[in-house]
Amino acid sequence: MARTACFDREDVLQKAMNVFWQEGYCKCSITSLVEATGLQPGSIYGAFGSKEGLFLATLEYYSQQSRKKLKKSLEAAGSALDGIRFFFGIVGDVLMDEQEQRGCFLVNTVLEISPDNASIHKAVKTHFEGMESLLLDSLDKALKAGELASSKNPEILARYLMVSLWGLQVFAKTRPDREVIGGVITQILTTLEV
Amino acid sequence: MARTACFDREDVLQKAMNVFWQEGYCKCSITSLVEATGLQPGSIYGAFGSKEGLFLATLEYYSQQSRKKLKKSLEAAGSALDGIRFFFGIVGDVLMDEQEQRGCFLVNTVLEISPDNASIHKAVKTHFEGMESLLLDSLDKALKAGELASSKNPEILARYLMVSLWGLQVFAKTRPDREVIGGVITQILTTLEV
DNA sequence: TATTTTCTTGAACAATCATTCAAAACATTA
DNA sequence: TAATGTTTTGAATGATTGTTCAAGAAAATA
Repeated sequence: MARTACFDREDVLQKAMNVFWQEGYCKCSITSLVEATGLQPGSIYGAFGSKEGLFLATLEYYSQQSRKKLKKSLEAAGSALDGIRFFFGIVGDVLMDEQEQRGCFLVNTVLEISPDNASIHKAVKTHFEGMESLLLDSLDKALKAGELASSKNPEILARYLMVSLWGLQVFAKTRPDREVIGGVITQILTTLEV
Repeated sequence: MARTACFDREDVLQKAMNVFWQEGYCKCSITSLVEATGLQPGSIYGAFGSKEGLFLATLEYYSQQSRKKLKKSLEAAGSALDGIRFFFGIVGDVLMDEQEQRGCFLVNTVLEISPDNASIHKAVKTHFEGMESLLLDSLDKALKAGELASSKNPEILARYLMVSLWGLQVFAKTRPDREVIGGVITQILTTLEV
């Protein structure tokens, strides 16, 4: 019937995401996206509608990957609380090992883009809520298992962990030091203990 | 001898800062800076050299104001620890009351601008270190006064508070809820208690 | 008041921006 | 193979970008 698209959508999203992540949304030009993805402007606009459309698609792509990793970490350990500890350990490793300090794509985005941009703002908000929800599940389990003191409030702790997570992303931007970051993470996690 | 400049530097910095803060560095055009400050392009370039030069000047201006506020808060209360509690209370109020969720100008900046931009990155780093240093002073005092348990490590706690502070800025962007933010702050501050 | 020197003005600059579109290419169906 | 209809191409678009600069305005000195 007709010609079919000849690019791999996931591959394009991955490459576009890297450029957006590295340069930020505003500074990232269509030209650099053309170079990175190998697609011509027309193809990009045909497939994603606009620069913002492509950006939203990469946000969604990142969000899914990111949530999958969190879920995997939380389930990897022997207990619910150990899952959270394991996840923060990985976050610390990423923050320190990464060559370029790019931080979290969605955190970068929410601070760059004005809340007036409803679609982008909502995409980030939804992602944050999803992550918080996963952490809350683990904390609820820990509470029921007696791993977490019954005096603790899982909802507040989940938000607290989110705040700590985002704070680490910012902090590491100017202080990517293994010992420093490790010490802070340990301090954060003591809040979970009785 | 010659004509003197006829604008108030501090007034211009304040107005320019508001635009940069609101829109972000990249999205903020010279045109909008001209509108906001009342200065013509030539005057801006004569006084600040470039868009980046003006931006750096506003960062410095914000940094000084911000540090002054922190210092004042820390000294306002009866004890060192109460000073820290008082400061976080104010931060919470600002995060929740502010009409537009603009967060912290320097946090926004460090996440928008690539670390490759040495002068901007350094300006932010220096500011962060200055704030951490003020918090450390208070924690040291609290330790000596017996207000803080002798088992606590002031340096780690200072970094922990910084992480919490930046994390709150990010968190509030998608969750500017009084009760939620208040609960998290209370949770953060319990770490200071014995 | 005349001179000097700097500041202000605002139009003009080349560069770059996101986006469009008509023509060419091509995979699919008939 | 021929017809169909979508994708790809890449030059062109008009708008906007940061920056410059020559001319006019004005403050300070002599």
